[in-house]
Order: sequence, then structure tokens, then C-alpha cells
Amino acid sequence: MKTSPRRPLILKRRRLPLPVQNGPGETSEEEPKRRPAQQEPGQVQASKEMAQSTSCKFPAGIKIINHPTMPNTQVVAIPNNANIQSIITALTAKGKESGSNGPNKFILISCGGAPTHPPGGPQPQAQPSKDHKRTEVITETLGPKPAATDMNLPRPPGTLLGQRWENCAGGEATGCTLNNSLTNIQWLGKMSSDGLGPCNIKQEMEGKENLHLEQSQDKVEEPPGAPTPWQDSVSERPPYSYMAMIQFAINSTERKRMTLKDIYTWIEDHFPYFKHMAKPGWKNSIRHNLSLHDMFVRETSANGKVSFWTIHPSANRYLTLDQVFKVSVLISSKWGQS
Amino acid sequence: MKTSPRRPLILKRRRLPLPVQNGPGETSEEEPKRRPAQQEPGQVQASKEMAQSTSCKFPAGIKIINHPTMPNTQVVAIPNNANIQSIITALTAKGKESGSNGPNKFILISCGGAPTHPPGGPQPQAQPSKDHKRTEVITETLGPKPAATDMNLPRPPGTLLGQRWENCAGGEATGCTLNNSLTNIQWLGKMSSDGLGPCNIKQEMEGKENLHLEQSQDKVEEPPGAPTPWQDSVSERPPYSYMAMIQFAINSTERKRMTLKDIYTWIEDHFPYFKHMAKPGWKNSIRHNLSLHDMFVRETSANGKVSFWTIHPSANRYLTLDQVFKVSVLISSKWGQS
DNA sequence: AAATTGTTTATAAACAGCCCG
DNA sequence: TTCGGGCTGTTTATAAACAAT
Repeated sequence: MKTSPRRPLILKRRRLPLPVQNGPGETSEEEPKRRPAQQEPGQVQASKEMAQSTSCKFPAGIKIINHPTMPNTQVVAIPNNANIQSIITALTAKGKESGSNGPNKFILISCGGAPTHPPGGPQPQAQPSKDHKRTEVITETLGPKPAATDMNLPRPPGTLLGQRWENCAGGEATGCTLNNSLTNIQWLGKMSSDGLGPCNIKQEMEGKENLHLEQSQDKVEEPPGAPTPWQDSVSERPPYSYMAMIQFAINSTERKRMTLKDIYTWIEDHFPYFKHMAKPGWKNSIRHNLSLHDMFVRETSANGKVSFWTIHPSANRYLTLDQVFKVSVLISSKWGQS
Repeated sequence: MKTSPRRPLILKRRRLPLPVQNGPGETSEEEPKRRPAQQEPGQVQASKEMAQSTSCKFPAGIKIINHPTMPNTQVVAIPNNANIQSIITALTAKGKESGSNGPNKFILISCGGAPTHPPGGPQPQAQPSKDHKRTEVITETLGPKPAATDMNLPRPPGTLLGQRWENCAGGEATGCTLNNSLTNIQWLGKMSSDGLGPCNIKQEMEGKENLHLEQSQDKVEEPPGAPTPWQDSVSERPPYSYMAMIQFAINSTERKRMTLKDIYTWIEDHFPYFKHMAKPGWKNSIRHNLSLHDMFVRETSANGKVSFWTIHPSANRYLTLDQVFKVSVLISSKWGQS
């Protein structure tokens, strides 16, 4: 009964104070059906797709990159010896000066010593402070609107009624949750050093519909690294939630749809933990996630024979494992190894 | 790990063939955001609130009563010796003849011998067929629309994309699921014989906001039965899902809102199983359900101090335990004992 | 008939935010 | 005042029952 070793949940969630915009509560029968889900992607305008690697300079050897998916967000890599407080102050000022359209949220990542993993477990490099695993500091400077300023918060703190409702239709939750996984650089760094390449083409062509899979898999275009299959990661559970992995899988295809069986296969190929270590119940969990989350929509092929799983357009940020991988390579390899 | 004795799940779910209205699938980027949730309660028009007990006659000593909450549905009590097949045929014909507005769905309940529970467990009276626990047959005659013809189906069979999406906003699922619980006459019959009365007033006035609770609790107006607290049920888990019980609790108040603590209390008072038998984790499950299901919306009191849980208007069918109880009394007492 | 796929509920748990002593 | 613990709320994982294909 005390089966503790459950979900990873390495993610940090945070709640914003939220400066109580329009009076708390009021009981208010005033129709709680606003849907910022439609509205939020609208206000995203820029920096939506990929990281344009606009690495602008910053005070003390710090490098900044646009977050690949989160609007108004930049990832900031900071050396271990940097003064975090001064950086936060500078970032805050920068966010203010950028105005309402510029980035107002920064994810701080420490990138001190050798980013290549020391064989023997996921310890952070050589930091006395074991309190925070990665000094993943998230600071946000006041945006024009209190909504969508917290990367971890799918729903704004429930002060007014109906907010849960909106979230439901928009699928905002999933995107935010997924983005959290992006901060797990450590595990990705391991993947990068072990080589991800061979897994991309493997695919084996057993499903009838794997054509889509294969010709879309080669979208990965990282420099061909070590071709040896990664062994360290095999025994370690990836830090992504099922929901995230399903999105990775579906978005890796050209038509953004995938059969259940192919989702299984994709996850097994890209996260060997599930092929070799996980209990068979993980497939049950995949199905559970597909059914539970409204962002996953089941379609039926034209002939009505095959059913595909897709991601609802208004909820899809088109995150792929490749993107996450790229960010990790950029941060850990380029800047970390200096 | 093999902790089998989990959820009750006495409910029967069924899936309709659904005559494939407008072509299966088609991949179709055609905006899947229809919301029949708003539309479905609209087409309900009649028979929405309480059973008007319009028990019209039928072939062979059968009695029919409008379902208290489900649209276009009647509950049909049938003696054990009746020919089920002929009844279904007759009901089908009746549904057709009623046209598009009349009832097109019937829940068949066998009411053979003594409905008062034989002490010793929930066995069906004296039927050789142990296959179905209660001969709870559900037959539906073609309605004008394929939607909302299956009481057990929150989502129409997912042939087209986006249907899961709609459901999410409308909260249709919850209503249907709850309605399933209505067919658990056995457990209710036990409650009726043991008396439900004393629990209604108990409430104890310890929370600061229990005023609302108390003055709304006395809406129960069943004939004062045996005042002895029901003992048989104490050790038996009620056949209602957490979602259903939360709705019972919230809808029992006048303002249709309740604090978490009061929800705990209400459930403990009305289902002693949770007070005496259940592991403390059941409260975790209550909170989990409140957060998970979008039909539950958290409000904040006018002064911003207390937060209440409410039911989203478009999802609330105002089901209460009292209503369920009434139906059980009608069916089991009036007709069963003949 | 059996396996696969899909839906729903239950339960445990991690963790965040808040309140309160 | 702060600080810690309990309560409330959110999210993910896992198992399971069951339905539909």
C-alpha cells in the first residue's frame, strides 16, 4: 500500500500572489464562461515556434536564449559564481524596459562546471548547496496582465469562479505543464552525451501507418553525435509526464496524429526505460492520459478503420522532444563547457 | 500493490452504435468546437426537475414513472415473471409513438418479491440468473437525434474529432454518470428501511458558515420513518461515486455551495461508511475530485475569507440524495410489495 | 473468445499556497 | 514577528473495472 516510488514530479510549481484584480469573489452569478484559452495564444504573437537563438549579451558572461515555446520568456544561463541577486535585478529592469510585448519572464539556469554527466547518478556538479537541485530560479517581472505570467500555473489562482472552466476548453494547462519539463536539463544532457541519433531512424516499419512516423522523424537535425545507444538513461525514468511524452510522440509526426500502438512504440524507442524497465501498466497509463486530458482528441481515418490520436489545435504548442533536446544542447554544451 | 478492493463501479456503461451521422472522420480541420452541452439541456424542455409520478398503465401490471432527472426517460418496474422481450418491444413502440418530445428511453427494473432487503448481503431476490445483478435493462428507442440517447454515455462515441472537447465545457458527463447511480435501488432500499431521518438535522453547528447548511438541510420532506440510525449501511460503501456524493452535498444547500469541510461532514453524516470505515484517504479523494472535474467551481465568499465549492450551472442537474431516495421509495415500496 | 483500445473511477502521493497558533 | 504544521487545492501516477471494437 505504501508504494511510494511513484511519479517523478521533479517539476516545481509556483503560485503567484496575483494582485487581486477586480475584487475577490463577490459570489457573483456573472457568467463565469470566459475563455482566455483562445485569448492567451492570441497575445503570444512572437517567439511562438522555435528558438531563434537571439542570444543577446548580458552583464557577466550570461547568455540568454528565447524559450522555444513559452511566450515572453527567455532562458538565462548563469555561471555558478555569478551573483544571482544582481542578475535578477538586472533581468527585472530588462523586462520592464522591454515593455508589454517583450519578454517578462526568465528562467535562470546555472551552468557552472562540466555539463557532461559524471557517471554515477544525477548529482549536480559541485555545489555545496544541495537544497535546490539545479538552482532553477524563475523570476518574473510584472507583465501587463496578471494572467499567464507563471509558467507553472495552468490556472490563475482561483479567486474568481469559472476560471477552471475556461482552462478546460483552452487546454492551457497542458502546455504549461509541459514547459516545465523543459527545465530538466540534466536528464537531457545525459541523452545528448549518450547520443540520441540511432533512435530516430529505428522505427522498424511494422505498423501500417509508420510511414508518417518515419518521414517525420528525420526532422531532427542535430549534429550526428556518438552513435552508441544511450545506456545510462535506460534505467532511469525520463522526467517527462505521460502527457508530455504523448505530445512529443504525436508532434513528431508530420500530420500530428498517431495511433495508440505507435505512441507506445515511439515512447519505447525514445525512452528505453519504458521498454525495459517499466511495468506493463505504463501502457494503461498512456491510455488513461489520452482519455483523461481533453487536449487529446481521437480522430478516425478517412476509411474509418484506423483511429488516430491528435492534439487539439488550441492546446497544441507543437512541442517535440527534438526542441527540448536542442535547447539542452545549446545550454549545456555551448555555454556550460566554456 | 494488488490492492484490488477499489472502486464500486456497479454502474453499467453502454455505448451506442450511433448511425454515423456525417461521415466518419475525414481528418477535417473543420473546427471541432461545437458544444452540445449547452444544446442538450436546451432540448430537454420537459420532465427536467422532479418525477411527477405520471404512472401510466402498461401491458402486464407494469408501472412507469418519469425519471426524476433524466430527460425523456421513464423508469419501468416489471414483475419478475414478466416477459422482458415483449416489454421491450412494447416500450419501443411506445417511444416511437411518443414522437420526438416524449420519452424515448426506459430503465427497466425488476420488482418481483419482497423489496425489503434480506439481511445478509445484497443478493437479488430470487432469480436464477446471477448474470445481471438486478435485471437493470436499459433499452432506448430511436430518438430524433443520436446524441443524448444513452444514459451511460457522457461522450458520444468518438467518431468525429472534438467531441471530447465539447463535453468538457458542458459537463454533460457528470450528469449522466450520476444518473447511473439512480439505478442502485437496492442500497437505497436499505437506507429507506433503516431510516434516513436523524441524519438530516445533525449538523452540529461547528463551522462558522453552517447556517446555510442547516436551513437548507430541512428541505428533505419524506414521511418520517424509523428514527433509528441505519446500521447495516454503516459497513457498506454507498454505490455512489465521489463526484455524485459531492453533488448531493452541494445541492443539499440552499445556495448550492459548500465549503470543503462541510462536504466532508455532509458525506460522513449521510454515508456513515466514510465516518467509520473508510481510510482517511477518502478526503484526499474528495479534494481530488473537486479539482479534477471542471463541473466543480470554487468561489470565494464576499469578504474573501471563505471559499466555497459550487457546481457549474451548465453542468448542474440539481440532483440530491433526497430525490434519489424518493425514487427508491416509490419503486421499491409501492410496487415491489404488492 | 481473446486481445486491443478507450473511458471512467479510485487511490496514493508530491507539492504549492494559505492560514493560524 | 517568524516559523512550522495543518488544511486546502492542483496535478500526476497507478491500478482497476468495464465497455467497445
